[in-house]
Amino acid sequence: MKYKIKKFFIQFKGFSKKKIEGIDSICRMPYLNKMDQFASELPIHKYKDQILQLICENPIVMITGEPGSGKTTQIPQYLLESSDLPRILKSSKLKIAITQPRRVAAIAMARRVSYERKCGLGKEVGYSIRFEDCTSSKTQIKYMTDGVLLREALQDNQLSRYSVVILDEAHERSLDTDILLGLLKQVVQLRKDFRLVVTSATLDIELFQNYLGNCPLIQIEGRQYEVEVLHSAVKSDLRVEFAVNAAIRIHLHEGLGDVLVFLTGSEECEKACRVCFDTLQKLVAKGKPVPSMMILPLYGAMPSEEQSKVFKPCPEDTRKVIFSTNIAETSLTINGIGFVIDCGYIKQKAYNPRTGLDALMVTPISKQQAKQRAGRAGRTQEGKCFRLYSESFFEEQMAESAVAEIKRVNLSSTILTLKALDIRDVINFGFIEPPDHEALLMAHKQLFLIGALDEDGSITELGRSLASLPLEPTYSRCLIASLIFKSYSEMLSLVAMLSTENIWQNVPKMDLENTENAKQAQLQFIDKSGDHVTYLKVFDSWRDNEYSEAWCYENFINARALRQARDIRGQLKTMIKNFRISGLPEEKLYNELMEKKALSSDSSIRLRLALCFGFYMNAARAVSYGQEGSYLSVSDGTMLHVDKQSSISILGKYPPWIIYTHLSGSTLSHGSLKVLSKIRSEWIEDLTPKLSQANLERLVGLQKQKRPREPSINEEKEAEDPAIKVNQARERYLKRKVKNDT
DNA sequence: GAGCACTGC
Repeated sequence: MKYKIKKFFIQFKGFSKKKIEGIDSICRMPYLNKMDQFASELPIHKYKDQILQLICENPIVMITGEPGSGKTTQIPQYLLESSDLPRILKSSKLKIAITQPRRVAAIAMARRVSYERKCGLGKEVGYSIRFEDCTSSKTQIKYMTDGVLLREALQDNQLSRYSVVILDEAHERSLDTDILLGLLKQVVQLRKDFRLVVTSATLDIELFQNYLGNCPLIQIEGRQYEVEVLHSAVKSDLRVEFAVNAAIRIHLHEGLGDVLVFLTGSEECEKACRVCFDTLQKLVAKGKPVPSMMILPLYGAMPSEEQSKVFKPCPEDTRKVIFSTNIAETSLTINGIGFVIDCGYIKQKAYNPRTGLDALMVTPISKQQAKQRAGRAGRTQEGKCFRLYSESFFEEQMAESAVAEIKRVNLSSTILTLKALDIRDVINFGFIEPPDHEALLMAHKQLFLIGALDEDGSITELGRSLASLPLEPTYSRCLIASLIFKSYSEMLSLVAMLSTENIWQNVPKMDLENTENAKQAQLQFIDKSGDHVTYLKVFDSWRDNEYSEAWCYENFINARALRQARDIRGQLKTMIKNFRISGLPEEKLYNELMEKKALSSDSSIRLRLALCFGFYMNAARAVSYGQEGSYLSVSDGTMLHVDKQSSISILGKYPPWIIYTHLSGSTLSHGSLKVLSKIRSEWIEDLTPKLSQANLERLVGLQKQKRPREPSINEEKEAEDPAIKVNQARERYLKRKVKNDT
């Protein structure tokens, strides 16, 4: 089988510079190499003594600085060079951790600093990210993702191996940074030999400073060039067309610099590329002199090799125009951008705790994001930003900053982590911004249902095992059940596949030929029991084809997702070996089935049996009337529909009982089942009674408990800073509210 | 007839 590989960029061949008279609009801009800047020229340099003095004298220090200030690379080095700090922290050899929200940043920063200090990477300076630990016993400056530090805290909740932790990019408010903030604030109270440094962009200074007990603050100016911002309101449903027109206007009438256009999704980016090319061709047909243009889309679901094309230089008389999603907002930095076009919208996942449904919605960006996008034009020289919305839209419709992740996601995993850190009373954990109460309740309930928490909300032995695995707790639960049903090798592959991005290669819907080809390719793997065994077949086929990249292309499989699944599987495999938990409910079912000789050697059945122990709350029964593909949820009786892309839909045979691991939809009536499999009702009948047993108030500790409470490390005698007082007042109010509601 | 932003362990 051979399929056409899709083309990701369009080269528009126009007139060369010499032939166009009167147009001064070309194109490439030379850019400075920041690697060549001397450390002493960085804006942060003149603050060195002040920073060191404040860190010596204060347990918590906050430092703000715009990009280019040098805070991420220089502060750890200053600390290492200090003669006073080791004495104050009673450590002859300081160990410093610097957290980053992203893996690439952790690696890049470690590289840079090891280069500056002329030591090999992994020696004095190293990094640690998932699947890759580049440190040694000599390492004193360790760059790491915040998730890795949180995992380390599970082993040692006072992080006693570090003298200083620097939480970098705290303004991004990633879920893990938020949790670490709360945890490290407690560590500061317990360890006199510890220092916390929090760095952030200039926004939200007040929020952080209040939260951190009005700690001292140093503000460092950045190295950003001026960006002129222009507003022009357009209809938001025509943003692609207007964005393309703006890009072409820039191309014809503005000076040096590439163009970066922010749109909301991959479809929009692909469409914009085509419309842009067509429009340029029409201009040429009318006899207009149009210079050459390199047109590129950029979004996360693209193969990485294609993504990297945006960094490659193009010919001197050609202008690069990149149509991108918000991946270029923070994750990828492209040099040489002189112009930004910002549509003002973003696609965001919204989680509804009441329905448990996730949906992607196009919403206006925040003011902070709008500034971030504009700033992308001023990294190497002065730039311009064209906003496709009015100034009043910016002022009136846009929130100051984006809704923090902790307010948007399913919190099961977070709550389990906190419980495993021996924080009993998670409702009163000092969050910088508390999550919604309902989301907290639902997370507790889910953890109770899978046996991670007992009815009083205390973590169980099983819960500690689940927390130790780097997976969603429900997936961890399936993995443990698979040990009993003797299908753990298959389950390792399955949970790894379920933990990655979409395994099917994304094909733009206008590409009809390849859409059909992709469908045919998917058919080879489909299993009649549903999507889970189908996923397993994909993984096994890939393994049988020696993990070949070409095989992925030929079969329209997302190679990056499978590579990641293989890495995750490898990591889990080494962790699961020592798991021995007794007294689990699946033992009873296993023995019953064995007695009745009802458990075949068929791994498909053993796999789906184990799946039930993590997801029985997601079982659903076919409605006996009405259309095919409609199911009633066993937990709350909502109506759900099987998605057209799922294996069961493609085969067209709808079993009486199913279980799903992924559901989406914007409204309750549109709950759409994406990944589901056939089960038998006998498999879950002993489990479902638990659905009605959860007493939410007791679970979250709002009801008087029978046994005395163990003291937790986050209990403070008397709150001193206003942020905690406000939080405590809010929690007292919520407690009263819940009591009154019932 | 609607839908496939972005991270991370």
